[in-house]
Amino acid sequence: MRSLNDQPEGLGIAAVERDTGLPKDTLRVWERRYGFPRPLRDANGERVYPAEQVDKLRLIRRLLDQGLRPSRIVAATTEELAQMLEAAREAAPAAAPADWGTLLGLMHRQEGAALQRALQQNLLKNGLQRFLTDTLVPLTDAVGQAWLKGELSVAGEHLYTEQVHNVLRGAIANHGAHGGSPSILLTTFPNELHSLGLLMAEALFAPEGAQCTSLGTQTPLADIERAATQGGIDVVALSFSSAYPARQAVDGLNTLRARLPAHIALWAGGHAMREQQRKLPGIRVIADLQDGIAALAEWRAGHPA
Amino acid sequence: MRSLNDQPEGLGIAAVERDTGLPKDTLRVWERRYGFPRPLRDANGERVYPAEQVDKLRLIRRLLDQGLRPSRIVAATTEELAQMLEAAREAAPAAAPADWGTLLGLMHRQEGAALQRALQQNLLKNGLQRFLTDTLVPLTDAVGQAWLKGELSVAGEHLYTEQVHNVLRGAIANHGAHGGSPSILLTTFPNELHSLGLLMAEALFAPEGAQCTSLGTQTPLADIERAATQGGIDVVALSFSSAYPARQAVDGLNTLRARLPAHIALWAGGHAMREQQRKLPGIRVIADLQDGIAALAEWRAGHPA
DNA sequence: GTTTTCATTTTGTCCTGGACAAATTAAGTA
DNA sequence: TACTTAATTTGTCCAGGACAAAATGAAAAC
Repeated sequence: MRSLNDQPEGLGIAAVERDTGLPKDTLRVWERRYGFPRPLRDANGERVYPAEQVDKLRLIRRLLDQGLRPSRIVAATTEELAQMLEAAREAAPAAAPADWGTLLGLMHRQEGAALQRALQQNLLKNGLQRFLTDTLVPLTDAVGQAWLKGELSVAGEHLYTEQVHNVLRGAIANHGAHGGSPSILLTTFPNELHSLGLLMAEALFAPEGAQCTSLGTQTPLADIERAATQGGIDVVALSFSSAYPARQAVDGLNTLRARLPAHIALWAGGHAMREQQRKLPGIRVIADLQDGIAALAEWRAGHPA
Repeated sequence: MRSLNDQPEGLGIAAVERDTGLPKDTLRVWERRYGFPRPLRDANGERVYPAEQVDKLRLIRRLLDQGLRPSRIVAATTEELAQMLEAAREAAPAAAPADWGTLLGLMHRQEGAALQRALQQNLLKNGLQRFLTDTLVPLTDAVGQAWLKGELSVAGEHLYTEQVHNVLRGAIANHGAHGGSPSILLTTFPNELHSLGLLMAEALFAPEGAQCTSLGTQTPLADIERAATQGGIDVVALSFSSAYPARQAVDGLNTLRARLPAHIALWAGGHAMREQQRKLPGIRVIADLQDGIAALAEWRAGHPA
């Protein structure tokens, strides 16, 4: 077992998993295959990772999330990794909103309350719909890019997510209308941790008069099915972040489609769904927020009150 | 790799780890030593845990948390386990709120809006502090119990969590005061998915005049450290659900304590922390919400403005 | 009688090295 | 160009052994 006082030497494998998000098995198999990381060993033969190797692992993880492959980058030097990050920066220029610099500063200095006020002002000025499409979508994208480039810490990104949550939940609570039609059940599959997309969908549908019921993230398939059939639900809407494996999403959606009664519609939104429509018969793929409005209109056209 | 279509057959070992909080290695070694769980095997020889075994593992997990030892309970039948739980429950009776039956009905029928209204009314009637201690804590406990006993579906539990989120975030946003002291950074370690405890802590501290900055769940240790030292933070407060492995929590906390400057206090709250104080020198373990208030008072006594 | 010390289980985590299927890329074919 | 097929990459799982931290119980000292 790991020593409590592992500070001077380095971190145990469990601590590195906690720090980097890379599973223990993956860390061991990389060591075997690529020769990195190459941890020291303590008296008991257990792995001890020096801080610099953990830093490099964190860098690698960023590039992995970007779509690069381990064999290309695990063996690379730290300088080469930095170069790759630079290349990624030029390849995907983020269309940041006008006051991006100010907002980034707030995130960096952990000024959550001020950040929330800024978002709230923008919401009041533009209305919920335009706040979503014109501010939140590009802003979230820019935050992701900034994190990728190392310009924004994980803490800054978390702070941003948290404040967007606050603003959106407040807006949804205030929209007033209840009990409309259709009745939409919102959730995500297991292993999908990102709740922002879900919340944006709710913020999109609720003011349009739909009755939204959100179950949050990570509802097992069987429970989605049970909840939909028991609750008089018209539409089941699922959200997928770009990190979600497309294969799992397609597989799960088709299974769910087969198990749900035909009169319940199934919608799938998020980056991971962009080009999957033809693999998803009987399922409405929602490309972006505008398309969500369109899907709602379609449903209503097919179901006159 | 795990297929998403594992609902009818059972769950893979990774899914069971996520569901029960029992690490993969522990599941395997129990099977070797005690003969339980005894999962089926798929075509590839990989473990497939039937739902009933997972249910039993959850029961066992609860009893473990109460101090019983694996060798005594892993071999027991489900009935015996239920009996032990019943005995434990009588020893520590959870006082379910008066309108428990009504609320359970709302959860069961997926009536989110009505559930939220009921919670909101209770909040207005009792004030935030008493709403937390007298309603939310026993209610959340009762929800957990009902889920364990199979009286409440996963969807029902998710719905409850979602509505509590809405109510608490609203309450925190409305409390008014800003910029007080101390400045508290709230978050959880990676692998900790439960955000309710975190929100409750924020709802507890914010109205007392503390300046709360929440990063949501799952912040890597290194980023907690960076955020705390950069943001003029006085106190770092971490929340642990009962499902979080105590070992990981203790280890991570001690590591963090060693890395943080001495003038920043470190608080740890949640069920997982109940009896860990002596393993956590220099860290303030917060036993319950009242104790949180006490910790705040202590800090202020030691740091006169 | 209470606390302290020491030996004995119990228990969780880590180890090695092998295996395999899902995901990805490359090559071949219509 | 679009589709199928083969090769490679990659993450997760497996078995069974090992060992230290924690818990328990027994003995000794206060």
